[in-house]
Amino acid sequence: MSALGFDLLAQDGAARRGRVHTAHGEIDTPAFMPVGTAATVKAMRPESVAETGAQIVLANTYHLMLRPGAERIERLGGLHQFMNWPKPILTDSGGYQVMSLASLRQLDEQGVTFRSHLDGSEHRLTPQRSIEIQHALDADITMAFDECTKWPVEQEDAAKSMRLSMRWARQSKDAFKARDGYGLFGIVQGSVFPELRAESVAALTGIGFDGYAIGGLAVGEGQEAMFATLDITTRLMPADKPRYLMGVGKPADIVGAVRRGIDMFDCVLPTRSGRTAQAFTRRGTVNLRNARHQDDGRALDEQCRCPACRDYSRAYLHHLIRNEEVLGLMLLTWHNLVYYQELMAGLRQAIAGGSLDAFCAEFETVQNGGDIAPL
RNA sequence: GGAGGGGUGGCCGAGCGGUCAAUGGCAGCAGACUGUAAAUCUGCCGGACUUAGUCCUACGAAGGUUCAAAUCCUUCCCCCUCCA
Repeated sequence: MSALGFDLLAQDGAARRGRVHTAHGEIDTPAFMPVGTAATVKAMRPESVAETGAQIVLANTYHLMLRPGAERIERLGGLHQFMNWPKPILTDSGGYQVMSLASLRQLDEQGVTFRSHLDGSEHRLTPQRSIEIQHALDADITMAFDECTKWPVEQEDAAKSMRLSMRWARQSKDAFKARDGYGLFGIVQGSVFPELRAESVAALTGIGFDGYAIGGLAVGEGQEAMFATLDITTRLMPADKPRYLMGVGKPADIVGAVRRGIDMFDCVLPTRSGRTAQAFTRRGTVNLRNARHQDDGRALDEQCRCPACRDYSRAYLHHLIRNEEVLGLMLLTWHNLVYYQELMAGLRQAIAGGSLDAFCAEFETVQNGGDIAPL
């Protein structure tokens, strides 16, 4: 058996309907992976996360190595047992924190020295250590250690950053221990520069990975530039391996990326926005903090099957948010995750049925207010 | 009755001659959030005119001093503390 299985079940244009097989279960693609950085999808019990339809969650090397420590999690039976999530887990390598915590780290050829955002203590992350940690966590999908290139960036700097990530990708591969049902993904960098993306894809496929991620997008370049980059990048990527667009995105970003051949996504938006009063709905985003909801006895979305929509009114959700009640965070997070999972299910069905264009047309019409009564 | 302290924008609370339409915080009204340093952050928040800005009304009330007062003086009203 190969490290990580991937079946391509159907295609519609460039879009793909597939299935990833891991040691802890299957993932139907296109898939959205809720983000559980610190071994928890914030404000959600893992059982509830599974109920939303999620088949895999993401966790983070950097955060977990600081607290509680990767080896502690390993002693406690691994991340699946630790967080009570028996399904697949993908761990990010810490590469995003190389960018997001730029003020707290120093980068060199061998790796990155971080000052902990928790207590200021010094920590070292190298490709070897990142992979070692992800092994300890028992991640089904391990991500190569990279640098998420910042935006904006000059082409010369993007090239240097990408090539460093490619050298780290080689080292990540060397450090990775192949096991049945476990895989290692390489991460394409190169910002918005086509020749750099092409060079990066070539470098990674030369090394050989179980899947290929696209990193360094949705960092400020705008949707148009992101889509343009996807257009030229996905075309170069192996068809027989899953493709993962890291950190994306808004619903419209995901729909556009699926059309361009992306299979996997993760993003903090549904969970974070759930904690900052923003709900994603079929008709666009709704800010439940706004005063206009205070007398609204209707469901957030009458067609949604989530508890927030099924059992409560917009007025009540608004009240919870206004009062900073924990239940408000929980319900909106739950709703947003269900929305994202329903969106992915719709995309999978449309691709399988060859009706993706119609699905997307409908999506755009309704998202923009279209012909449906406004909220 | 005596002594002292205080009354500031929806609330709390700084300011104690000009740089004050008045620091902060809260509440309120919006916005942002994309491999989570995030239950976070940003903007607005006396009124009018479209913003910069200009004008008007404002720091218990009424007078006064001053080129200039939320800030100083006088009287009055109200609140609090202590002593009788």
